[in-house]
Amino acid sequence: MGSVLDGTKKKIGSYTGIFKKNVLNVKKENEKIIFKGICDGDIKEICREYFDLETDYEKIKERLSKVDDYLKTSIEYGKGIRILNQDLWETIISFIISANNNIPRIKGIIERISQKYGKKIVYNEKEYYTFPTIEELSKASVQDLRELGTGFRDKRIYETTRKFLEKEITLEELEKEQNVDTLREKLLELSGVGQKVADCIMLFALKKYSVFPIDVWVRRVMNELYIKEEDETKVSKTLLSNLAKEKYQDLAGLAQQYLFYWKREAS
DNA sequence: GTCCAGGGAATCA
DNA sequence: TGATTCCATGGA
Repeated sequence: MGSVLDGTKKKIGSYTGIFKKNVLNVKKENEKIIFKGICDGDIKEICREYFDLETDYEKIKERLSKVDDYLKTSIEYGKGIRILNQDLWETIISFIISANNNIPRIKGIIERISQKYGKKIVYNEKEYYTFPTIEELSKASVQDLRELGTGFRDKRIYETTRKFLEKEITLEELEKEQNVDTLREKLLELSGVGQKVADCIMLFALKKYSVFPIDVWVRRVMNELYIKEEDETKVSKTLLSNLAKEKYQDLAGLAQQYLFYWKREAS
């Protein structure tokens, strides 16, 4: 979830993951990135879309570096960050699961859901499972979801899946909607989707780089850098949101990722 | 045993 | 609107 590194910071020799019906392997060899895998379509196009290869990150980094020295430092620290263009449906469910949860558990839940309701794909003698479609996931009852370890989020996943199944809302209409505020309103109708989750969905699956998801980490780093309040939990979302808009403008989401990664990985 | 994790929904002022 | 409280679960 979120972003991917170029492998210069950490020694990730090779990484294999699944995206929609594709199993992709990424490897760095002598300053070149090699993409391999089983694809449902043209691998070039699929990678171009998924890894956001059309976006000029050098230009973005140049602009954001001029904001202040904090951004400059965080960008140097996470210079290989790219915002993956993730599957909308999977992103919606994944971030509903993320509520008051930790990353290892979130991963485990998504893996179990995929194993039980997705389709198996074998690549290099290893098994991978696609994230279930709306129809596939609709086979799961609230109790089934609870048994996979989703906890109190079981009902939220169930209700949101139902809503898409009954076409009270569609993925297409969300993908089509360009206005960020209208889009947010529509997402907020979904059970388990609040401000933060809605913003994450827009940033990670709908390329809305202007939104600024406010989580505990970003609140922490923003307070530390710009506000310096004793108790960071008392800093209001509106204040943070306005500050981000003022400083980062249409690139607030990108800035959020650099700051988030910097604050979480460093120190 | 206690605390916490990339929050949301319900309830109450 | 804004502030509290509860919500499952598992690892530290």
